[in-house]
Amino acid sequence: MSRARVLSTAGLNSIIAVHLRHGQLIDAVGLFRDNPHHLDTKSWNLILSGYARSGCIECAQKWFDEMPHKDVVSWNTMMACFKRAGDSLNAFRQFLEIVRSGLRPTGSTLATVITASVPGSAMLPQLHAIAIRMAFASNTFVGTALIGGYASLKDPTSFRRVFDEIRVKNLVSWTALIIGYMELGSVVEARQAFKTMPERNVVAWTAMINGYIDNDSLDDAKRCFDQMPEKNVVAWTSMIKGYERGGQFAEALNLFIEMHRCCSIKPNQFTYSATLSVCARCCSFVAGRSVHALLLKSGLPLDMILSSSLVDMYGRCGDIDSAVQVFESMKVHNLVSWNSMIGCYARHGLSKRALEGFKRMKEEGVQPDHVTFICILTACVHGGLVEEGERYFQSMHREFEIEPRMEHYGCMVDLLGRAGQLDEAERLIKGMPLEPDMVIWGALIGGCRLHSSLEYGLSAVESIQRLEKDHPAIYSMMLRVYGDRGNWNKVDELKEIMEKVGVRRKQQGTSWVESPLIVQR
DNA sequence: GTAGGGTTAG
Repeated sequence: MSRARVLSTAGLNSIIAVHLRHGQLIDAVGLFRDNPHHLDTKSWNLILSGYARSGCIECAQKWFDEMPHKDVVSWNTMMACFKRAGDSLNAFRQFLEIVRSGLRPTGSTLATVITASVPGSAMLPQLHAIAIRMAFASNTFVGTALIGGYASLKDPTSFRRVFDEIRVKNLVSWTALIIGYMELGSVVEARQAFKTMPERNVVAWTAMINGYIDNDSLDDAKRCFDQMPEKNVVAWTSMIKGYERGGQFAEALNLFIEMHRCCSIKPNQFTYSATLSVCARCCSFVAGRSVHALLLKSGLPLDMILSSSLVDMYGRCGDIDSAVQVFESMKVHNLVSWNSMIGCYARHGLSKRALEGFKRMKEEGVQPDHVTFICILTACVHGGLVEEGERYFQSMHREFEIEPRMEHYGCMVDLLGRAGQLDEAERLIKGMPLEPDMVIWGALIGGCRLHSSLEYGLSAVESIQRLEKDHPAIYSMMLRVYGDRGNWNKVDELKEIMEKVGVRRKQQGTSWVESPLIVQR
């Protein structure tokens, strides 16, 4: 109906914009196609921004290429599209094209290219120089982008100067300053900025909460959270994540319940995945299942991340069947959901199923990453699959171009050590391109202990002592090795040393049974 | 176009 009516270009554009605001990209494109004679560059740009926001770079690129006339906004939008996709190289190329084509960059051109450049990039001072030359240094957007850039370069002096030079500072600039200070651990300066800023919104408050959390000041974060004049779902989710990070799982779950009770703010996908992760971390099946039930009742669509969180939660809580059920109900699997599923099998010693999973994953065209291989190698360790483990380990580099990290070597040493192939294990360690850490030597000592091998154990102990003196684990391990050999002189000698340096015989452990995991109230 | 929140290993 309204589509058939002849519209002015301005009218058409505003209707397209309304469609886009409501996420109705198809309708917007339809309107565009139906009115070929009433379009201008702005109409083209609107649709381009629609494609860019939809996250489909290919669609945006195709549209961009078809445009009969591109202005600087078109280029900016395309550049922002690359930035969103994390493709900083193409974003930067886009910027160069703008400069080369003789178009005059705008403030947003510079702001976008600055935020698109890789954090900590050496390009920043040059981009800053361009901004100054083009008289954009006092531009609000450019200045705010520069603050984040200098924060990633760990240069507080520069971002403070950039901030001071912004002519019209808004909430966003102040918040960027706070985040910059917090990222560098300058909590005092961040707090000062927060106090000084002329007005504060939820975002600024949340930036403070997240900053405190990142700087391990959970109490300050909670105080901030309680003081907030109005909380939104982001603030709640941040605080839940904060408690999770601090290992305060019961507090995290209680906060989720409290949020649920306070009916004005509904948890969203972010909140649910964060809370499920809390349940997974503390292996609380009861809580996890309840959160799953609430999630289903909420009517939120199960997206990739939520499903993966569920798989992981059930997997860690020991309900393998439910993990499989969620996993198999997913229409598509991605890297993380596969890792969660394979990790679940590996943790429960279902090595064969883990390896079958790996095969299926490849058949589905999902490329494994280093996490996948940690799961796979762990599965081999639990199943005592030495040869398979070695084969997968070799394939990492050969087939998948993934360089083994410390954790992978740790798995391999563990695998070989348990199998009694201590010479192999030691050879692997000696040939590592990385400096072996405590975990690696600990894994070797574990194998030595299992097979009562003194010679490899001793060389491991020497190496550990070079790394870190008086680690309690070495002493207790070596005590056992010497004890097994009946070398009581050495046992006494070691005990004496332990006494002298004041090493506790065992590191303090914590009990799951006694921890307050059950959600109160 | 500039600021805040989600999943996987150890």
